[in-house]
Amino acid sequence: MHTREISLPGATVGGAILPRASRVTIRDVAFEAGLAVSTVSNALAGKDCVREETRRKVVDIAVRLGYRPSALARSLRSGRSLTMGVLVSDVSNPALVDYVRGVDDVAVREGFTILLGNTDERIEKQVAQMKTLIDHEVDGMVLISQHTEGKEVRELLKIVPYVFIQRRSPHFVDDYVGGDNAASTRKALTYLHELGHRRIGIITGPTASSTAMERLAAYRACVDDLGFDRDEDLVVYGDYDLDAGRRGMHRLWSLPEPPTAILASNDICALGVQDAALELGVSIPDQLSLCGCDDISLAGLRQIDLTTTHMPKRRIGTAAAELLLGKIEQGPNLPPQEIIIPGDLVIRSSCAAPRAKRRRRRAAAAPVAAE
Amino acid sequence: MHTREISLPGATVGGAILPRASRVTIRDVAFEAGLAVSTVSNALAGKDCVREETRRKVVDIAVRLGYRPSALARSLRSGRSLTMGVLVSDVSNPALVDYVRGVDDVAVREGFTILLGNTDERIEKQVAQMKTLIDHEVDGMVLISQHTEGKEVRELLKIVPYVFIQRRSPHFVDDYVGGDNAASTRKALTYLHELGHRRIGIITGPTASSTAMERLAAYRACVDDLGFDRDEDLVVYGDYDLDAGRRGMHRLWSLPEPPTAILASNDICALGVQDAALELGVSIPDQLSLCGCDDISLAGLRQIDLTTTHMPKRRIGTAAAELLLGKIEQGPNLPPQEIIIPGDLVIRSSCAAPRAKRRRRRAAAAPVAAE
DNA sequence: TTGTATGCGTTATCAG
DNA sequence: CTGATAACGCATACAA
Repeated sequence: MHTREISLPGATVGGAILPRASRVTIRDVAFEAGLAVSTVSNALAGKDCVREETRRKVVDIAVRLGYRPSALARSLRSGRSLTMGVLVSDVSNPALVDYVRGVDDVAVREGFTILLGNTDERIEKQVAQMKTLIDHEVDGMVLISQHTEGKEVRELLKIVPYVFIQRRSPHFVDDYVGGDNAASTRKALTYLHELGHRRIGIITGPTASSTAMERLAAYRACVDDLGFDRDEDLVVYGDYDLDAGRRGMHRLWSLPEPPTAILASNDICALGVQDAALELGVSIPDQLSLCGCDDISLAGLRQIDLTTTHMPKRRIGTAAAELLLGKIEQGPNLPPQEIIIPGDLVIRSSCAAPRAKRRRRRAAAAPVAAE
Repeated sequence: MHTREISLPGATVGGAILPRASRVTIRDVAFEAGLAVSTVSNALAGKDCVREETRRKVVDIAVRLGYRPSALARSLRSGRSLTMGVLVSDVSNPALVDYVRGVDDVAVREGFTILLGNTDERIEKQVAQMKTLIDHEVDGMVLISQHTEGKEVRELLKIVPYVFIQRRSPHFVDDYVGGDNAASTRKALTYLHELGHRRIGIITGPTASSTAMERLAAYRACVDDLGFDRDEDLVVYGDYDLDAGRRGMHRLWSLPEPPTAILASNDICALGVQDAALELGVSIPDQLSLCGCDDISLAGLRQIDLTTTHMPKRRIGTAAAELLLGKIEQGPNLPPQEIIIPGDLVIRSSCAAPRAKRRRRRAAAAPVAAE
């Protein structure tokens, strides 16, 4: 049990394989086969310049010795590491993990390995991680909700192919995959409009998030198009977490004239709103309608039952990884590509027609019956 | 914009730095400094065999050229990759991500990079991923809720240091970090006992999970010690997901004599129980008490408010990573170590005294007031 | 204090 | 078809 032979380096005894102190290399295989290293390499690579018989013998010995080629040496030699970096602000954030999963799906499918890094939304950490990834010679990187600006970041991006997810630069056009923030926001707001809402609050994600800002812009456009109350107090600049939801709810509900519906930055934020609503004794959807974004698996639970926009994050992740692989394959000459994945409104029970029109300025359109 | 010089290999013009087609190597630095490669290497490594003046010049040129040592080459040469593998059944599983985060915490602190892999609870995938990690010469690996048995798995474990999290082998003693499953289960059951419950159902995690089985064993012990109903129908073999909770609840509630309380495999499972309870019109905690395990951040929300056992997963992750680093440092001669991290019962509102003693066999102890 | 030579494990080139 | 050799980028032992 727990034996680890401290055998003489390179020693092989009879038929038994005593693993060397370190690993079995191609040289060991060559020696055992009585062939040259290069022949073994060619045989294992399936080159047709080696006789079938020899190849079989080599393969045989290789598996018998438990030979595994060193990815390090191979990468060093070939210039490709079959490795991709994935940067995420926090792996433990449930709103982000599905992207990682999607990326991983195609990574394993294509024989790539993932180097993972957390950046905690801090640009210095991101820069440090990017450097680390580059040091490890990743063939490319997927940047999930990362900073897109900053001199150092842009400089590092020149070194290696990359794809952004969920956050894109206002100044640079990069390879990017994301949800259709404008369209899905409009869908949600149209739905609320049909229910009869005219005064809608929004809790945004961080201002650094292009996705959040695109949703906000869509909200503002809808204020015009659909005739919602225009009131800057209805816009709360928040985040993607529970606390943003809680604070946003408190803030919006303390308004002289509170909204009848709230659009949360994402589902987690919406859960925070629900929580605060319970705290304040506000009934959802009777007194307040609530709409999230993401459609995390928990949103469908009866105790939550959140109307939300379904964002196929895993698919966004796979699309990004595939885009990246194309980039790696084709070289940097391809023009940057932006892929927008549509999302659908999932209607559950957190939205209803506004109950009583308390001191409203203008009359609402005919409200649809709730639920 | 988007320029990538296709300059002549190695060409440098004046003071400006035209990056070569590939990367800046130590040779470029040496050339620029008019020194030997080894001197540059020593200077950058901070060896005291190089004059301070020379060192400064070297460093200066290195940063000016944007030189970054190749981790690949360095690893190949030094035999240490400053890399650790992390295997997890599914990164997108909220019950698991905190471990990853904890591991990452110490990884970055110690200058390590994480290679991540999903195994989907399937042993072939795990074996494949372990091989990949070994190919990449990780210095060690953290196996989160992975298979501990199997000839191939055990064979691969001999090659590289490793630490298991949340699942350990019944046959082998490995390095392991996990929660105190027995103690925390007993705490929860004692609490339910004090509330007056005598008939308690349990939905277990997968039988392959040692953590799940340890909790089940503790449950069985408590049945004896605390005098709960002994009834195998009260044990539902399930999983760690929503659906296990839903199915478990349906199963338990359809019993001729349903339990008055349920112990779920984890919080996610408990959410599934809540969901099914709402579906069945069963009120928690009035008709049924519910206890989870993990204390995920969502458990504290008012709309969920789940009594559960707090498991400090992130800390378990850091402990595991630290254990692994020690293993890497000290070599394989240290005896395997098992670290058990205590967890505390977090009392919220999902448990209460059983309401009415419907056709019970024996009288319960004096019930404590609910909430 | 600095330079030269060698090897880590591969693969590619070219000669046999 | 097979084999010797050089390189990938770095670090070390040793020579100068």
